[in-house]
Amino acid sequence: MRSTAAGAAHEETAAKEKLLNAATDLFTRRGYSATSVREIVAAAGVTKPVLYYHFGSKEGIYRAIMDLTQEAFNVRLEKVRRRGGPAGKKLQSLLEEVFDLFLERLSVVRLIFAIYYGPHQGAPDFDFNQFDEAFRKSVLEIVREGVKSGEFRKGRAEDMALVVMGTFSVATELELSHAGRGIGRNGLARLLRLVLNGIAYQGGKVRAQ
Amino acid sequence: MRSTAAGAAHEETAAKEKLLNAATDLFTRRGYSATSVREIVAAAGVTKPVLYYHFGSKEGIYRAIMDLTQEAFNVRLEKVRRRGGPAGKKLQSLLEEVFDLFLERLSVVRLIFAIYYGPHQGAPDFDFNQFDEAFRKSVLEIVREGVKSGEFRKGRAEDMALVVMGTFSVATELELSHAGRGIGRNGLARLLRLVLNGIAYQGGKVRAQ
DNA sequence: GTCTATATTGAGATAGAC
DNA sequence: GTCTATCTCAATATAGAC
Repeated sequence: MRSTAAGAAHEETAAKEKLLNAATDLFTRRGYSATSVREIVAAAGVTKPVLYYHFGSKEGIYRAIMDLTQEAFNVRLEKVRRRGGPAGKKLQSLLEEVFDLFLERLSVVRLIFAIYYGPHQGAPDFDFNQFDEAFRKSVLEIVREGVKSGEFRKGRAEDMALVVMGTFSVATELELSHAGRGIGRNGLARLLRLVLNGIAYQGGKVRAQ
Repeated sequence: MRSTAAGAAHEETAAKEKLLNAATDLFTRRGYSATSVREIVAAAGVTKPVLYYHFGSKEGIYRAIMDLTQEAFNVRLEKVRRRGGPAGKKLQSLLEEVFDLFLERLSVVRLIFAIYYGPHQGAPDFDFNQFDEAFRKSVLEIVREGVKSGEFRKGRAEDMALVVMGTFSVATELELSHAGRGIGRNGLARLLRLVLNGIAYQGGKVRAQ
């Protein structure tokens, strides 16, 4: 399964992919500055010029990792935006799309976290908040639709969006730290339903959904 | 300038604290292994033997940072556990207690995240999952009380606990990345209420809380 | 040119005076 | 409790033999 962007499934792509994977892994495990171009090409099983041909520099491959991920991320968000249906379902689709991407690119996510939270290590600047902002915006948009249509309660849509994001956050965190032993797609869907319906006893019936 | 003898207890504490703060800051910004004892003592305005007197080693001061934080964390959890009242209120207290601690020790939290998500950098082993586990356990305990008493819906208490933790997570994340421009204690309380009552329109009145 | 022996440096850690 | 001065040790850098 050739998942990563770049399209064509040629040999050229194979080297590119191997380089991207090797670099992602090494940057994460040893840090950006501590990783040498030599190590990357060795791990990828290619020679230095191959890296420089495709990415121009160490910084170039780093940017490629981030740009490709961001692009894939935006594609998923856009995909859901075009979808119709009730807001609850759209939220579920959104979370699932992003969650799937998250799982597909767990190693990149680790790298992002390492750079974002870790010491700066001379890594090129990259605005990681874009991910969060784009996600937030998408969630908020759907929440607003839901409020407007009466599907959701009246209230601060911003707060609702945050709660949904928190739900996503806890599901991803479990995957990150307990590697594969998280609650998965289905667990995430369950949590979302819980958030929509509320934890507290509402006095009457428990909504089916 | 150097007041010898009559070493008042407050002087002692001052040096210790300054060392802890300096080390926390440097470990976070530059990484554990990249930070030298020299830098720490210089930043704290003391000399090397002071560090070795209080903490025994570089690893010692690192452990002290973590141990003190963990202890403070457990104290807060215990404090809430002894409290009575409805589960919803207890959850709120719990989140607020932990959130306050989080804000008080933002710099330590940054360090924990940096070590947890970043490259290992030779930092001493420390089981950061203890924080999460203890927190999870406390939340779960309260959720179970709530379900038992009929205050909360019947259902997977584990899921409910996760949703509550996600709510906490998103509030803290905002403080971490937008430094001081987060939603604060009150925002967190709002989010919790939302989670308890649900986002979706329930058919009847909106619960007052 | 390469190899081995010897500085040099900078790290964590300590001794003993005050 | 804190200081000055010093130690041990490893990684690196360099010199000079071969």
